Amino acid sequence: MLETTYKPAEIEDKWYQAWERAGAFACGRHPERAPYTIVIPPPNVTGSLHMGHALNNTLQDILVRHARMSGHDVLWQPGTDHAGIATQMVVERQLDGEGLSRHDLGRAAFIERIWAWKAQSGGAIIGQLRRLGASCDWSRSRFTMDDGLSAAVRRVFVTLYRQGLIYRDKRLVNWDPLLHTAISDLEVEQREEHGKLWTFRYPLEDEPGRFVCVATTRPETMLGDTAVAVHPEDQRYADVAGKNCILPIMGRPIPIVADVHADPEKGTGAVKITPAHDFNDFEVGRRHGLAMINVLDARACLNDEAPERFRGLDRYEARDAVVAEMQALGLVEKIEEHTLALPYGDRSGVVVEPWLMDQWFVDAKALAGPAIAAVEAGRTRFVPEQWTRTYYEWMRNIQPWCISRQIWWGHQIPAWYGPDGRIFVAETQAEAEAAAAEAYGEPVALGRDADVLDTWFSSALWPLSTLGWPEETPELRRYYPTDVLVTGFDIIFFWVARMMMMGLHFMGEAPFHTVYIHALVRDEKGQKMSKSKGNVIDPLELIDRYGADALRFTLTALAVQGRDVKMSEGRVEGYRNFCTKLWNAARFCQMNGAAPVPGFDPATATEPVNRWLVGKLAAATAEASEALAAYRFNDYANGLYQFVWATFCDWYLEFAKPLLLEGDHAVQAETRAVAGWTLDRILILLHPVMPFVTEELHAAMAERDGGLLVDRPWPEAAALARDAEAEAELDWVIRLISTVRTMRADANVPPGARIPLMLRAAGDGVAARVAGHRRLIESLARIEAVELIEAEAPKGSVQGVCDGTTVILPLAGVIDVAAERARLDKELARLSVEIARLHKKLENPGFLAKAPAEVVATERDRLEAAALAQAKLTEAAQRLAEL
RNA sequence: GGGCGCGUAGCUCAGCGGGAGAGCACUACGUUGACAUCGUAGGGGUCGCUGGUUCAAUCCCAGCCGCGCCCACCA
Repeated sequence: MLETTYKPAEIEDKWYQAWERAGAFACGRHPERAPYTIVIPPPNVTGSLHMGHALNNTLQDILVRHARMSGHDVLWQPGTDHAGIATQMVVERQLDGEGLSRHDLGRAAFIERIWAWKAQSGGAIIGQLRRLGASCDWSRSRFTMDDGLSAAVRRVFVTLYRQGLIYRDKRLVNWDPLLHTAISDLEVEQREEHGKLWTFRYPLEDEPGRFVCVATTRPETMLGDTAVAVHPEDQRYADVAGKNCILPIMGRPIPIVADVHADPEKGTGAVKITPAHDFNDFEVGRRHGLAMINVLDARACLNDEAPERFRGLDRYEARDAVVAEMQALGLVEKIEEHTLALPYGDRSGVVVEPWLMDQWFVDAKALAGPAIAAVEAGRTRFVPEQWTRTYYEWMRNIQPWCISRQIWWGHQIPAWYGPDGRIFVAETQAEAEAAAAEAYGEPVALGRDADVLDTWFSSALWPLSTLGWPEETPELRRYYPTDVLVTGFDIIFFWVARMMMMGLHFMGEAPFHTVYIHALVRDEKGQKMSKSKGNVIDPLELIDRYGADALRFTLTALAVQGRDVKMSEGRVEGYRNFCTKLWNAARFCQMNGAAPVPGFDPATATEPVNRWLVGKLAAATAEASEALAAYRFNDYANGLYQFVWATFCDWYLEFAKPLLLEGDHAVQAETRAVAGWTLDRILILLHPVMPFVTEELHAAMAERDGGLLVDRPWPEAAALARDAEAEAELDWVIRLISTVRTMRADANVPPGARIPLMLRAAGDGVAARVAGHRRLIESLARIEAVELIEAEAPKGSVQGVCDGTTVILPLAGVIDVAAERARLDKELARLSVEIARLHKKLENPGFLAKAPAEVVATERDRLEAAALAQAKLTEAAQRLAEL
């Protein structure tokens, strides 16, 4: 027998182990079935489960569990990401605690240390995903730095290099002066800040008394200025364009060039040009063949290009020093307050520097073409659809992707340099050496490129590399392309776009047909969760407190397309209560011997209550299936919530009580069978979102041959016959009972008191319904006896209306006349507003002429019903006045 | 500057051309043989504002106000 209260902690681990023992998550168990594949967004190996993971993996788990039940051979491919910079930082912090730096260890020992760290404490998140219930095929788990996946990375690099789609170039890159590495545009985030705008005077070479004024937010970069630009049509500067001015402090002449980049509306109209430290200036520099003078070192301190007195100052000290010197020279025109956005490294949190250097780039523009076309042609579809536009916007304006990083942890670039700097790109050192020997005519010593690749470079290959590419594995043939990618919008550019590019380029097919983009999980006030704000809700704590099922259900019920998920503990508690409700419904079934009967066909049920329930279940099943097919996770969860709590528990089980207690044997047996069968269906339908509690109840419901719920087939709603008459009948019984309950409550009848009920002016249909469901009405509305009457209601009755039938509670003597008067007045007022509205509508010729006939008919019926109710209640009010 | 989204009950949010909904919170009553992590009933909303389209607008269109996010730029 089940316990009174559901205790998630006692069942979850047990069932997860049972599933794994049964191999329930393994792909390939049913080779005859159609494949269904999802690749997990690989969590960082350093990570621990946060709310975003919980949401992301709950949704994936719902899809794959549903797909398995729906008869697919499912592969949910798991794994972890080596997360270059993040992981390196974790281990460097450890070393720091020992008073060491990675340079003290040297590269090889440092990398060995990271592997040791990974073996010991990396991948804790995998265990946490299990606690959440994620049904990945763990036997296929991969890591982005596994041998096979690393080989895939080298193959892609070499291939793209030979195709001219990867190249080495000297360009301005975003340099992180704290981490000492280049980062891509996407890893830079803009933050608004208050700063100053300085306007400097640069004297003309020919006329030292005359100046060109330039404004800047970064005075220290002036030491690297190699020109001043003015707009070619700017009359103010027409006579100086082409001349030189003298760069103060440095004392060198620099040209005043005419370039459309100079905006006459901004600043002074003349702009200083620092090609080595500004992206726009770099372009101007290229157009005019200007010198590019790098004045900063890797720490963003002034280097030897600066005059001796400035050397070694960091950029902010240098700024003060330059301004001070300019002021001393009398060359500061003005200083203004200014708001500007500064580029910060998303990992280091320091301002990044545009820095001129040699790096490796991917020609993203070339790869983007097919990736755009695949979406345009509908071969890959975004859900919700609005993300398509975001994807296009970025893809159509894509910039070269800087893929080299000056860190140690990651895939080292497979490029070697000869003594004269010639590049040999190859998958192995031996191949590179062979190529070099041929090129030089003799064996030479090669030095390998020290850089590693951007972590997203290997992530981009994830749907291919986890399936064995570049080998022609059976898994690759069977499971590629995958079906759905489930991810957050924050990595559309980082990851989704790049997987599209790589998948199309190397497989000729997009890696997924659907990309489901879910929202961010925020706190209950809508704030982004962050450690610094202290508003982080830990999903593991919620699992401890309320169970994984409750957390999963909460996230699912809140996962509305296109809207952020606002998480609050109260919601989780509420859905834990839902688990308890389900638990107790199962307990009730168990106590009454209501278990699924093998071979039972609900179509054979004859009792209308049972036929009514089967119809409602058919509707709920269809809704659940449709919602999942359309990725409307919230509708899936909320629809079942309503069905279980309202339809099954509040009404059906209450109906079942009198049937089970007093019905004849056939009705009792049928009701037990239908209740058991419906509960069984409910467990199946809820299993994808609440796998643990449903599996536990499934096992408790009957002696089973060890069969697990996880393997049960998903039901077809269409297979269930619906009985319109039974549904109409019971829906009416429910309305009648509700009407009586409301009247009782308004009349302050004690909840336990059994009172008589009279129904007046009921047609034959009502008489038949009462005859058929007398016990249900008496039981649920606490009625002593139902009587059909023709005569007027007894004096002192409480009266109401249900579907045109007068509902009478004869309470002579105990009735509170004033309260009843108030109740009737209120109801009459509501009816008269309704009637007026309907009259107005039905008197409108335009409505009668143009509205669909069925809408007109509905409105007429409504008016008729309201008018009838008004008449009956008016009469009731008159009878009351006679008292 | 470009793009996306959001303003519906006290709170969090569904709905999106024809009767304003849910959960939580709130009020009253209740130990009815599954469940007080519960039951029954109830109160609470000019669906941001202004126009337009329509027989009909919370829903479609336009404008405005407020809020959020993304991209680009910022001398």
